[in-house]
Amino acid sequence: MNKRRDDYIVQPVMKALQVLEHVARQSHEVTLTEIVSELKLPKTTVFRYLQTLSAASFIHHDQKRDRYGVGVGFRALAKADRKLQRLRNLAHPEMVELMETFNETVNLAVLSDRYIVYVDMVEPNRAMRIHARVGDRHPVHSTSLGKAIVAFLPDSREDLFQGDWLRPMTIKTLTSAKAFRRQMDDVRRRGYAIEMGENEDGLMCIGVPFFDSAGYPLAAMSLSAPERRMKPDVTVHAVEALKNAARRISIQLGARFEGGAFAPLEPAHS
Amino acid sequence: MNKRRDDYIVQPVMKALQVLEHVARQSHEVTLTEIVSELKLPKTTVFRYLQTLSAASFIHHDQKRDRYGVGVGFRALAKADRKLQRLRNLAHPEMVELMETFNETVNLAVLSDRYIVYVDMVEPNRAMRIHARVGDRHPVHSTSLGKAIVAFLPDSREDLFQGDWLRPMTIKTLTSAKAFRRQMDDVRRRGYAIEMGENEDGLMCIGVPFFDSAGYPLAAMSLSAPERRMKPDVTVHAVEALKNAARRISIQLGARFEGGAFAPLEPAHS
DNA sequence: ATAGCCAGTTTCGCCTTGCGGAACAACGGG
DNA sequence: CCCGTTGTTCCGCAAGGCGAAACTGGCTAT
Repeated sequence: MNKRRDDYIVQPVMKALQVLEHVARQSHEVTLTEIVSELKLPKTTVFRYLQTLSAASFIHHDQKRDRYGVGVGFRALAKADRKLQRLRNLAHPEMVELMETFNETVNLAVLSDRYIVYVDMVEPNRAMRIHARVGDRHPVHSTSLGKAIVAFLPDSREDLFQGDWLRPMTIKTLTSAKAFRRQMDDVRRRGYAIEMGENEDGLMCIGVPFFDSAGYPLAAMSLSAPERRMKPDVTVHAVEALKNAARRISIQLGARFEGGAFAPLEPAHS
Repeated sequence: MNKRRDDYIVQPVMKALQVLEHVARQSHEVTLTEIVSELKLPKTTVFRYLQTLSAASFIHHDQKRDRYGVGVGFRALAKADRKLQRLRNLAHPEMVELMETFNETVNLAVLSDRYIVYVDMVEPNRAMRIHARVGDRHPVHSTSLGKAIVAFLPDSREDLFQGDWLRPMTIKTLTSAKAFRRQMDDVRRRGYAIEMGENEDGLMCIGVPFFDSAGYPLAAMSLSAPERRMKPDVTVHAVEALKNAARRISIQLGARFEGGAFAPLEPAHS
């Protein structure tokens, strides 16, 4: 089927990965010579790879005992990946159910560097064109997803909506820091965010955040639909359904809710 | 302190690790050009690294959408590492306590390729010399650690003690498959393994296994001491203490015990 | 339809730089 | 104290990694 895709394989990388794999597969920390005799690679070569892998902290070099084991860098990566995978796996079934209930698109997004980025998306079988793809970025201030997350961020992240970042996307986009801050208060009070044609004309979204065990808003989920389809009664239903789903997911992520609060811990604001 | 240790850094490896890290750090699958514009590396180069990382299945290449994400190989490694780390972390405090109670060496070992390998070790402040180090391998049939694990392995692993592997280590080492099998029955019945001078003259060990949630004997822990120090009453105490500690650890590893059984699930033997 | 654009793939020749044998140093055990 | 073993450094060769640029194929906009 494919030609020879190993034309593009870079040997040093491939061999270094073998070394990494071997080290991580052992149940104990290993010595240089152990690796060499196992992988049948020249000693000098393995030595260099180990130095490189150590420098990248994928591998830990125990100087005293001259043994190599899994490094903190590798573990950090693995942990970050696990966290996201878990989030996606927990959220997806709820997203499918919401999509089926309302027959509208449901999005999952996280905050990344002043933007929200779409991480998952479930779409109904309608002709209406999709407006975003997994991996796309949108501004924080013009999306319900962004608002839902930012509202529950600690105060230290206020930099996210300083004046010059409030770029107008449509005629309705909020561009004043004051108005935005007021909306944030609403979001915190009600537990969900609304956006109406502020990001794309004629499109409205309802967004709700998920919290981890530290009360941090890891991600948000939104239902987005053409404004004219979202009659007031549907909107009310959708808000409830989204909030309930988000609460279930948050609880599975380890968040604890006290009483009827929307956020598990008191968010760090006035 | 160190001279210039970056003399031995292999650029392709280092840069490929950057690519891997970047891909894994993103909350979504990324495209080639995204990586390129982020890492400021030539497109061709990144392309080659991605091919290589994919070939090693550290990265997954979604052919349809031309996007790259974390691969199954990486996740498998991470998982294996987590499992071991967890084992060590759970066992260590119990090992320290056992060591303090009996003032003897406590070992932790796993099965690896027909040998048991020491994964952790806690030693008392005595003059008596240590007889093993973390990373050392010993035969399965001459150690209490090996016996404790093998006894609870499914029948399919009987190959581990075929005749020619029963090498004598001391005059007391069991060398007949028949005698060994009988001991395995005893171990299963009593829930612990004993070894008296079969691996090293004058040294005795008591070994107990840990089980994971699937009822598989992940590892074993042993108390080892000079034979003459281990009077019968001390031995009885030690056996109880070891079995209790092992049960606590197994439960934390997800194993479920029914009634007073030594193994969480009925091991696959007659 | 068709042209233009953009992302991914392939080619190709230069010359960097990775390679590995071998010599060296540093332990550690007998 | 000496030998064997393991980790580190050196060095010259050429393998093969590199990246500019050309190419392809799919998508959009007109």
